[in-house]
Amino acid sequence: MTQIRTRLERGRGALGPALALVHTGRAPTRAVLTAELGVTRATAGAVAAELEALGLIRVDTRPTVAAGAQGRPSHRLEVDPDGPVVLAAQVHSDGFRAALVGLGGRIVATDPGCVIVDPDPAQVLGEVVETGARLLERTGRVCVGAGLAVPSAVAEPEGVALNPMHLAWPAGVPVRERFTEQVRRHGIAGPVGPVDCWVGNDINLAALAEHRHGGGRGAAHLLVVATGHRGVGGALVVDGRLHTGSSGLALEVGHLTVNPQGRACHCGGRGCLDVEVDPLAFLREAGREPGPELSLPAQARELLRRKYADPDVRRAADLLIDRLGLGLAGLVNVLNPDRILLGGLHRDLLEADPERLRSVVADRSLWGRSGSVPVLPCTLDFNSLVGAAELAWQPLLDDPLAVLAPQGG
Amino acid sequence: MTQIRTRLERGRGALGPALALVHTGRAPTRAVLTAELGVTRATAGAVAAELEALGLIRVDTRPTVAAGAQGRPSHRLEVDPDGPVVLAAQVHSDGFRAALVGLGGRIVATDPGCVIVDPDPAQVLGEVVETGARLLERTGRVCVGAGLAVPSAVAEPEGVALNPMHLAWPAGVPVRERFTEQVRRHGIAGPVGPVDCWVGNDINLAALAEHRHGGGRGAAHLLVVATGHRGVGGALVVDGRLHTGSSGLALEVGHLTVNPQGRACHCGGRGCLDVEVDPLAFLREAGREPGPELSLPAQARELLRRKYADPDVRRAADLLIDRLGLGLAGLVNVLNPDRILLGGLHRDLLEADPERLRSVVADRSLWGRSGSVPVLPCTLDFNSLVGAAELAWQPLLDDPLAVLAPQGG
DNA sequence: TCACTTTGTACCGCTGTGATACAAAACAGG
DNA sequence: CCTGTTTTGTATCACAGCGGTACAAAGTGA
Repeated sequence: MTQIRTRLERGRGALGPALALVHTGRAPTRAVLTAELGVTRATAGAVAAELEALGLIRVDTRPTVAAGAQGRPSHRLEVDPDGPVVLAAQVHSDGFRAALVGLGGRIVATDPGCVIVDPDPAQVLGEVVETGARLLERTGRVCVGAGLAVPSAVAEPEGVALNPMHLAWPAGVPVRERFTEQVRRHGIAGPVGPVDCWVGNDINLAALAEHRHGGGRGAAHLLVVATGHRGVGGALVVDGRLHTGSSGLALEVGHLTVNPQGRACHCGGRGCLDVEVDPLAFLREAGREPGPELSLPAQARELLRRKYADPDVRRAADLLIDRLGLGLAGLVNVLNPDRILLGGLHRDLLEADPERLRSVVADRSLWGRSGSVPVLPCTLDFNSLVGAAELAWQPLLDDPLAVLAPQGG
Repeated sequence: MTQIRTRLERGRGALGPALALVHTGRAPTRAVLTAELGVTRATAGAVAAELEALGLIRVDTRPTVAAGAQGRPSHRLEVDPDGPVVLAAQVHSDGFRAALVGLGGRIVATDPGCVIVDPDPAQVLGEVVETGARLLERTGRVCVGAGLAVPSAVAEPEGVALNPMHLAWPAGVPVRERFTEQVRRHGIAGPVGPVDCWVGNDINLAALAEHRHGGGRGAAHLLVVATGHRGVGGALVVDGRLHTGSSGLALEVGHLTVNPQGRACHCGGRGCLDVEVDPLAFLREAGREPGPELSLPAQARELLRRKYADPDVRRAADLLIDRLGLGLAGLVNVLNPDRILLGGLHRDLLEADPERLRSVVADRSLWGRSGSVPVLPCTLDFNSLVGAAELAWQPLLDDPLAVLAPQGG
């Protein structure tokens, strides 16, 4: 029963954390990896060798170009560009986008899909997965997971979409189940069998992506607030993990009161963030009629960027900034994040007048003076897509061997 | 260099988790411990033996009184009643209470202190710690830590009280530092030197205590909301850990808007939870003048319990319940807890009309229909005190050997 | 060229845990 | 009362993973 040992005998337990560090760019060298893992150089070296043997990372042994530091130069650790990928996709009211995403959040191949409004999720997801399958075929890459971002609250752990109204889907659709069916049907499989399929809310996933690869890097408590096409969503990443609440429904921030004299909201309240700080509200406050030529977010962005000198537009922007600031301050008091990222129209509002928004947040949050929270724009393109990929990567980041070689040899 | 091994050679890594399970009553027997830890019986047995050798738990080998189950009966695991204690204390505007608390959250000895209003924290904490020192002397117990609950937001990790106005302390007092000074001065030390001292917000600590030993047991996302003497506080326990935000300032829930036409609040808003659902607001709405004979919370409780038949009192209670429900619903939408516990006046309001409060929360939270959140009263006496003890226990629960025998032999 | 600094690797040994086999303590049924 | 069954507790072995140490490698600076 003596077992031939082809792998290194060391550094298996730290494999996942090490891969996560390289994946998020926090371990550029083995020396840094050693420090971050809190292990000895011997262990870190073995871990890196094992990850290289698994085809996940590369060790670039060429001397670095004179870093100026003393001592023996480190070899560079980097994600293997020819390593495995995951299938990631995002669906929204204007269509979908499918992509293959590599470690490090790099989009390897992508294809947008056309507008689809079909109340049958299986139909829509069939097209999405077919597009992904074509990308896999074209590139010949190994796929180890699949992730999907949807514009709806998603109940955990079943993966049920609770309010996918922007997709014209019925409430309560078991999206994860449907997605898995389509992935199976198209024969997408990994090195050791069928791949796991995951579904998440698009803003949650955008937050996850920003935390790992974008403007949220290093934040211990990252709050992300963004508008989609209609309404407002939020997400919180705590210590690197999405805070989705006990059943995936946390951070439904759209019904914070930000304007007591405001419009009635379908939730039964009045002046909710959802109806007071979204693209439609902006157009309305600026005295513009929404036109049919562009999507609402695009119209709002155009107006904000090109007509900011117009007093009506400026006044509407100020109004929305004040309301947004009030909502953010309420969230700061409850969640105490150390960074806030804004997306969609909220990002545009921030960039229109950063100081106004920051001062409102500081004034209305209780501890504004004792170290105000940085409010910054999102930085990643397709962050929901990259976040969907992160969901799919998670099993690999938790235990690479379980995904790539479950039998242990 | 062969080392004489006095301790068992197995089960040291799982020592902390095992102790935490016995401490919180989740491991009544070794068989359950085995399952909870996810280890083999051999390991669990070794861990239990080691904890017994350390004087932390006891294994009661007497046969249990016919549990009715098949198979060999389990030995009972229980906290050692003669084990170490921690010094726990709570200060509030009417005085303080010091106690020795054993594992399992059992109060071994306690002494209330008289009313103190002194703007010098060192003076107050001196009395508190002196009371604790007397308890230690009287009982002769071994002390392994000290914890303090204060009615103020506490900035982490420094342990600075940001708004201890109910104690008439200046904002920004380094309470943890002062507390540590007094503990050192009174010569309180553990088996391996000076003990660590910890400070936390009283409602946060109440939540921690309820989660481990009270009505919050088993909740994955526990939200606690309570009134103290004035104002409203909240706390969240996620996966057994306090969610204090990035700097200890999370869950400042007192400034959620619950009554747009309400009173102005010092925060700049209007109709905040803080001024709309506290004891003073209740007396006011019921048309009563606060008297000097009792504390405000006591007056409110008396009124609610004895005069609930009075239409004015009933109307005031309904009004406050509706406002509280609105605030809770907002928190449910942001945090998605799986249980809510109420303390202080909020608990009394809940008990006055549970159905009214629960239906308001369900109606105004977005996912009320898809499984409404249970809203329950706090169950522990002195829960802030027990929570302060939990702070002090934490190092032991994380790594018993580091606290009791740091040199390893 | 010779220190000096930092990084990478080979080797030894130990710790904590799983696996396994067996003993112990109850019940069920004859 | 004896025997088989079920569950719990214990002894023993083997080994994976990691720390510690020593040493080699690759640069900088005088």
